[in-house]
This record gives sequence, C-alpha cells and structure tokens, in this order.
Amino acid sequence: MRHEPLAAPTNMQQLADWLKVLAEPRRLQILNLLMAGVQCNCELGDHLDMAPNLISHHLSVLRKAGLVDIERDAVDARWVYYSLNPAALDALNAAFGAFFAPARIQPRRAVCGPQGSVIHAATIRVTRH
Amino acid sequence: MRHEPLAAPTNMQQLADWLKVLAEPRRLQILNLLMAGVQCNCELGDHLDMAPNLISHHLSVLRKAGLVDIERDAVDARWVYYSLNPAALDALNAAFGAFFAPARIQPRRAVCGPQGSVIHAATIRVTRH
DNA sequence: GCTATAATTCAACTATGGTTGAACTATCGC
DNA sequence: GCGATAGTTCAACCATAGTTGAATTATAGC
Repeated sequence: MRHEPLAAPTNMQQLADWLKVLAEPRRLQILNLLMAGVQCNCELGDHLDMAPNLISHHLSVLRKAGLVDIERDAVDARWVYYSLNPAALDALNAAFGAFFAPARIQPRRAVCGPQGSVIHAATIRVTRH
Repeated sequence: MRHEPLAAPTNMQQLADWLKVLAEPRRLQILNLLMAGVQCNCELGDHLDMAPNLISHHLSVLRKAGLVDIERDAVDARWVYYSLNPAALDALNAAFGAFFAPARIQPRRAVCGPQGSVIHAATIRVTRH
C-alpha cells in the first residue's frame, strides 16, 4: 500500500512542542497571571500557593519555549520580573489557528472500507490503496 | 500580602484538559490526517506506521475529549470511520483564542520589588529584554 | 566581613500516561 | 458452523516529567 505524504503545516513540530509546554495546569495559571500583570516569583507563588522553586521551574520551561522573557530589577537585582513575549504569543496564535482552522477540514477520502460503500464516486478524491 | 483573585477565563479548566489531549505528537498527526480526509484505523496506521491498538487508544482519548466522532460503515460494520467534531473544533479555537489573545496582556502591576523601583506611574511599559 | 532575602539548581522521589503484545469482541464471507 | 478481518480492551512495562526539600548562587543592607 502506497500513500503519498499528506501536507502538514510546516510548524507542526513547533506547535507540538508548544502544546506540550502549555498542557500543564500550573503553567496555564502562571501565564494567566502574567497576562494580568503579575510578574515576580514571590507574588506568583502567593497567588498560586506554590513553592518558589516550583514557580522557578515552570517559568524556566516557559522561558525555554520562548514564551516568557526575564528581566532583573534595576534597583535591587534580587528581584526578577517575568513577562510574556508578545511575538512568541503571536506566533503561537498563528500556529494554532493555522493547524486547527475549520477550513482545513476536508471530506472523507474513501480509501478504506468495502466496495460500493457509503461514499459515492462523486465525493471520492484521488489515491488508491 | 492580600491579593484579590485575578479574573480567569471561565473555560480555563476545559482548555487545560484539551491542551493535555492535544500535547501528544501522534495525536496531532492523527488530527492532521483526519482533517485531510483520512478516516479509518487501518489507513491511519498505514500513514503513521503505528499499531492499530495504539491508533485505537489515541482515537479513544480524542473521542473522550469530544474532538472526534465515530461512525460505522453501513455496508460492512467492521469498518469504523472517525471524523472531526466541527463544533468542538470551533469551541477549541474559541477557548484558545480567548485565553491567548494579545489584547489580554496588561502592563506590570508593581506589587513586588523594592520601594521606588524601576516602575513609576509614568514609565510603566510592557517589559521586553 | 556577616546576615537576610530572592531566586535558582540539584538529586531523589513519584505519578501520570504512552507503549507493547496478547487476548478479546464483533462482523463478514464461506 | 468455521475462519478471516477490523477494531478494541487488557495488563504489564517503562519513560517522561512534575514534585519535594535541601543546598547553592547572587545581591542588598548592616
């Protein structure tokens, strides 16, 4: 059986990586707080009732994914402020929208199934088994 | 420190559940094929080089998440056709777009940090590095 | 120098969940 | 009935990754 490769969004792998980063409730909560303007480790921990090292870990994951930027306080360098990367957020929205766009849904390709099945000849598209 | 609870999208939990389902490369590939019109277990396995029981498992996860519908062949009930649930896909896009909308990003709330720090009322900005 | 603070890093533990192969169910053709 | 086919379910294995607490780094204040 030979099937030509079906087209996939070029950034599908990156989307998968992003989704893996986002598919974590606490990271979603952190992102939610970052969007609301909360930006230091201590206050994130205060809101989410999490140990600072856990916050640090999840922020590190988000930062490696390029979604979050880091900045130290100019007056007291012990404080670290995290912020969303707007460009990455745009890219994320674009990748997600491109992949899950309803317009991408195509009618069934009757490759499998018995002869003379539910699918009529008029709706069949290319390829043989 | 007292912090009033920050508003979160009402469907945040459902979004988290969906993301957990989507954050799996093989499931993304399956969804990609379903969008392209491939809809039976055997051909999915052919494209992805996966055992049918694995396909079955991942399709089950997608189905429990409401993203995929199931239908048996009218002529030969042994064949099963999977299809995307357009309504669920719309809801997914809506939930994702609502959460990650760039418009939701707010400037930093200077709750933490030293007194008289970098953040002044007049110089608040969306911090970038 | 010393102590306190903000945050990170590290190693160990743990749990969720993907993978595997076999057994099983259901249907079709004979 | 029988055997073949499409797909599912099951139990076991295993790897990834979140969690935990302690140690560590870096900075500020004295």
